[in-house]
Amino acid sequence: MRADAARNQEKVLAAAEQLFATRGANDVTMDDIAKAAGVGRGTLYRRFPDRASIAVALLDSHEQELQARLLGGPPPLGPGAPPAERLTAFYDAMLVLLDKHVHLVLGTEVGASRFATGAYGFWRAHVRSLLSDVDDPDAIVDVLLAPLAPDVFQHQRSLGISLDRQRSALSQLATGVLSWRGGHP
Amino acid sequence: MRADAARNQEKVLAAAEQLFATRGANDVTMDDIAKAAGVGRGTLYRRFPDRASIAVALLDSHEQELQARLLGGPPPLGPGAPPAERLTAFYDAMLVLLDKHVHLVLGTEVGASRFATGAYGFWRAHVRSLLSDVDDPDAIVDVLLAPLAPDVFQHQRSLGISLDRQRSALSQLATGVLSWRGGHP
DNA sequence: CTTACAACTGGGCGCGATGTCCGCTTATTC
DNA sequence: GAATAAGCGGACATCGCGCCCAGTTGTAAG
Repeated sequence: MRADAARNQEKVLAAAEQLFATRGANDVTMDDIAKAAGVGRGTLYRRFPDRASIAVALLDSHEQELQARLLGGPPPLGPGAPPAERLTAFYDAMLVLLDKHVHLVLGTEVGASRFATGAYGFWRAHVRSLLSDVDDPDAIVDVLLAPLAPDVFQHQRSLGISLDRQRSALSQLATGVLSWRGGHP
Repeated sequence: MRADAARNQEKVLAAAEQLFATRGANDVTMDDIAKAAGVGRGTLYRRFPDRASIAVALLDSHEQELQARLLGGPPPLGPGAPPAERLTAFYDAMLVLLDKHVHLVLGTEVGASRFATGAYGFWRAHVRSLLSDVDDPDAIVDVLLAPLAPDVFQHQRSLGISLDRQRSALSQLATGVLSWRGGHP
C-alpha cells in the first residue's frame, strides 16, 4: 500500500469514528464520511465497500484483544475456571465492549449480517467449548449469544436497565443453563 | 372504508403475501407490490406507509390467535400450568409461528423496530408474568425473548438445526432459568 | 334517478443514497 | 528526472422512497 493511501485510510477511520459517535451509525452516509475525511467517494469505496466494513475495521482491535484474553488470559475469562464462571465472565466482557461501542456495533451488525461476521464465529466457538455437558450444545450456543445482539442491548438500555442489571441477568442465565442438572442422577 | 378501497386492500395483501413468500421480504419493493396488486403507488401508500406495516397486517391474525390462547387457552400454554412449562409451551408456539412465517416476520422486524411492535410488548408482558420468582424479571425478560428474534431463528436453520432441536434448546433454557434455585434455602 | 360531494386512485415528480467509472495526479522505482 | 503503476476524486447513472394533485368513482341525499 502506498503511503498516501495509508494516510487516507487513517483519515477515513478517524472521521468515521467521530461521525458514528456523534449521530447514530446509520444516519451517516458514505458521502458524509468521505466529506468529513476530505477524500472522494471513489477513494472511500476502494477500501470499504460499505459502512459495515468501516465499523468492523474500527472494532477490530478491541475484539482481538478480548479474543486474546479468552484464549490465554487469566481465569475466569481465560482457561482454568469452571464453565459457568467462564460464561459469566464472557458475558461481562461482552457487555463492557457493547457499552463502549454500541454505536459501532449497531453499524456493523444489522440483522442477519451479524452472523456472517468473523467475530460472531469466534464467540460462537468459544461459548460452544464451554457447553460440554449440556444437551445439543450446537443448538444452545446461538440461544446463549442472542441476548448479546446490539439491538437487544440497546433496547434494554432505553428501558432504563443498567449495565449491572444486564450483567446479573446474564449471569442468572449462565448459571441456570450450566448448573441445572434436573435429569441427571 | 369504501367498497373499492377494501377490495384494493385485499389485492395488496394477497400480492404482498405472494411476493414475500417467493423472494425474500426485503427484496420486494413497494413498487413491486403495487404492480403485482394492480394498483398505483399512491393507493398503496395510502394504507401502508412501508413494507413493515404490510407484513404486520399479514401476521396480525396469527398473532392474535396465539395471544388468545396464551390468555385463555388450555394449559400449559394458557393459565394453570407451572411457569417453566408455560414458558416452554410459549417457546414452542412461537417457534411454530416463526417456522410458518419467517419471511413475513423478517419483513416486519428488522433490528430495533422489533421492539416497537405491539406484539413484542405482548410477548414481553406474558413472559414477564411467568417470572415471578427470579431476580429482576424486568431485566431477564428481554434476554429470554432474544432467541426468538427472526434472524436468530433463520440463522440456526441455515446451520441445519431442525425445529425440534430448537424446541429442546429453548426448553432447556426455560427449565434452566426457572428451575434453578442455587441461592435459595 | 340524478346530483353533488367526498373519498379514493394512480402515476409523475423530486429527493437522497448508492456504487461505478474514467481521466487526472502523485508516489515510487530505476 | 523520467516511466509506470497505483491511487484519487467527483461526475454520473440508477434505484427506491414518499409526496402530491388532477382526474375518477362510489355513495348517500334529495
